Amino acid sequence: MPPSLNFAPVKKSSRPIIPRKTIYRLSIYTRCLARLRENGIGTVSSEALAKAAGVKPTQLRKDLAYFGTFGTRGLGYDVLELSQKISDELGTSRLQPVILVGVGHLGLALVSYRGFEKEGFEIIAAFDTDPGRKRDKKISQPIFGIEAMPKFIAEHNVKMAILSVPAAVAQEVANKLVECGVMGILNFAPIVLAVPEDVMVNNVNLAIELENLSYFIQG
Amino acid sequence: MPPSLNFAPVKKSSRPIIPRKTIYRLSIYTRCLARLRENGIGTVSSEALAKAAGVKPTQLRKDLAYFGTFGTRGLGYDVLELSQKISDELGTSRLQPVILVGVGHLGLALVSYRGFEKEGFEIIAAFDTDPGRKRDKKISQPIFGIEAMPKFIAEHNVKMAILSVPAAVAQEVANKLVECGVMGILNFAPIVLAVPEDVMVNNVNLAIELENLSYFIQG
DNA sequence: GATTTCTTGTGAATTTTTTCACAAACACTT
DNA sequence: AAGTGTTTGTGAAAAAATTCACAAGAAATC
Repeated sequence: MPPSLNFAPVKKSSRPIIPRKTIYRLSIYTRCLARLRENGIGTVSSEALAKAAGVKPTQLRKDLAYFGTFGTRGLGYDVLELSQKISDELGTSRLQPVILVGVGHLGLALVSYRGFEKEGFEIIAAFDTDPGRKRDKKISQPIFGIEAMPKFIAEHNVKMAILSVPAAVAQEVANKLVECGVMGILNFAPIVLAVPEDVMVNNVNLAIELENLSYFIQG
Repeated sequence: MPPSLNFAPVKKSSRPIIPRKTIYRLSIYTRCLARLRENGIGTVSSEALAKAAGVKPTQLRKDLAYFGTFGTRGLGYDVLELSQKISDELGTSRLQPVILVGVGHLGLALVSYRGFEKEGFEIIAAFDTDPGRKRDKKISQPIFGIEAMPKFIAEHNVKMAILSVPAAVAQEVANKLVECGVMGILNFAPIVLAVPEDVMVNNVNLAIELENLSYFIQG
């Protein structure tokens, strides 16, 4: 995460096991490929794509080799085809419903963040202990009370949640999410969540990111 | 880093070279230690602290060994002393001024996010191409136009910036920041920034984090 | 104060990740 | 159709990160 802050073991029942770091990079590659496509570029070499993604060409090729061989020697990769193949592998072809729990400052911004839907995710609802609280922004999604979560999750087959509640209640809410069948949590609360090992947690800790920066910029 | 999305090489002129992942974990350890302190716990074993941080005890000990030996065999670590030593190493003892560029949905939330100051960072000002635009939230920091950046950065000795502008202009703004002497950028724009190698970029890409989750939760 | 118990610190082994190096495959040119 | 130039795919090597295993050191107990 960065090599970031994620420690959960990488597991995948079917299909070959692909390292987590590779999966991260595949996501980056798709975004670079999308930009190439927008610019009307039909073919790209591993060298050019790697440069755009900020990695070495060999690494790109190794990453792709985990799940297939898509290139043409002497020519490179077909931009459209490679995009498609990576999307298939990542499973981003289908749209994933996501809920958000904790509609405070950050949660509110995330709910109204337009960067998700373009990428195949949709925050279909938000939950908060105080759903009716006055908020300084109008959002299109409904805000429900926490008690409405189990029913909603079951009915909409929600598998992923964004957790933006205060640290003090994060574990408790995470437990509830897991109970309801949520399998993936994007956690913004600055604590390490304890979850069953088949549940995946990705942590985003902004303070740690800043701290990390500050360390490396002071000689 | 999510082990996340960071590829810049780890470099540090003075002091021993400590791997980036270790630095990330040191940040986690300090947060766990802070909680222990709040609970009045004076001593902790590597086993207990590692469990709280979600890592293996040996890893914790190896991480600490990079910059010293602080424990007492048979007893463990003094919570207060270890906190102090890690803070010293990370350089979080002193407060770092940070600016934010791009006061859109996300930027606005980040500016009003109270999670930073507690951790030693303060967003002292925000910049936007349209500083006067109507925003649905009042913030305590001033918002200036981009043209005011160079002078402000120089005057306040700003070394770090949070970049939350649209992808299309992110590179351009990053160039300007680098020109002004910013050495660390926390980048929320979903593109790979090209910067001189002595400038450090940490990427936070929420869509990729979600994508990553979704991959690992589908069998 | 001797003995037992606990826990750190660390060299060595292991595992994972990245990089190298080059043969194989294809495109392009003539 | 042969020859030249690219670029992929991959086994092997190197580097990095993690885990093991255990000696050394300190506390607690008797």
